[in-house]
Amino acid sequence: MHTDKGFSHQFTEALLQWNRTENHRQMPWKGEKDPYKIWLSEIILQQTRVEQGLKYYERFIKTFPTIQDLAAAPDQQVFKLWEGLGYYSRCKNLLEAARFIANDLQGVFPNQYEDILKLKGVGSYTAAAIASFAFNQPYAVLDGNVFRVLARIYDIEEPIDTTNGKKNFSRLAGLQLSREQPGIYNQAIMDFGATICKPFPECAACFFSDRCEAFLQGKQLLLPVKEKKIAVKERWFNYVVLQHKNVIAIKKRASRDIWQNLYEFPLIETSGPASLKEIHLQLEKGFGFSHHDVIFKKEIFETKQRLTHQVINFSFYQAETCEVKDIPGFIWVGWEELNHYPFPKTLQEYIINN
DNA sequence: GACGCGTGGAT
DNA sequence: TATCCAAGCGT
Repeated sequence: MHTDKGFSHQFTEALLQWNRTENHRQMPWKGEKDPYKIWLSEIILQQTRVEQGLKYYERFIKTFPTIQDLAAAPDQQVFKLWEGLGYYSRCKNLLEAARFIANDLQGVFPNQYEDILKLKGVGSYTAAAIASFAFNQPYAVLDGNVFRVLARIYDIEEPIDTTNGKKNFSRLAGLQLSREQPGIYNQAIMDFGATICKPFPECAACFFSDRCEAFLQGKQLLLPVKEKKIAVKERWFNYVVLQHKNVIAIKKRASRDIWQNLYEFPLIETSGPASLKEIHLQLEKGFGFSHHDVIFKKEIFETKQRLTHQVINFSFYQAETCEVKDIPGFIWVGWEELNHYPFPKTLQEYIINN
């Protein structure tokens, strides 16, 4: 690997040159100086593609033009706006940080890296992004793009998903940073990673291919290296959509599990495909409905959703109950009101179609 | 420090 | 279809 200052300098200068002349990537938060808008965009974009986050960013800014507006909003309105974007703890932390700034910091966004880093939901990447974009401070971002670009131009085979690997890449990212234009450099290296040095890269269009160690050895597809692979577990969610006249029973998910703070129907989770008999049994044991109290519709809607670590097999049973029975933790809500509550993607789709 | 957290697009 | 990945973070 190159350890000389010259190589590092060459790439940084070439990147900034490319950024000035050929990088035409445009995004609403690019060049933005309002730390609130930068922060919001960065939280939305964590592990999320620009194309997916774009609509959410625009809706959030339109609904909450200032951090005070966001801080004053009820939880449910904000979660509803976040619905469908995934990683919902981001939304919870977003609200907590907004209220902290509005209430404890007089609405003034912190302007020092260490203080930005203390905000809930803000880690080293996001703090560096805000500090450099909003305040032009010399902190290098280290995201998936930067890992990939650095691993390739230097031909680094050390895994990026280990403690030591992260430490070393972080040090290198700091050395690579332009001290004169940290904000522009950070944006440029991410744009470069997202448009040229992609997982399947466009080396023919790259300004640095003649000096890229990975490309020179034909190794660009092998870098960066990851050590761990994700284990996917399979789960079976049987939802009993209990309806009495026009009202439906729902409750907020609260356990340490997926979709915390989103709503759902009465859930019977089983260790495999469940028989109707087992659903009836569990409905009585778990929710106190005997088979005399409910009438099941014949159709069972089945679908599957793939998450990063899980595959969820859904079965939706529609059932008419003879009364609005009090079930601990549940509320009964009219079909029309359901669209005020945030639901996981698959449940939201089910609601729309039924 | 390893693991869990969503959804959607690319290969 | 299966797998990986995407502007990471909290626990």
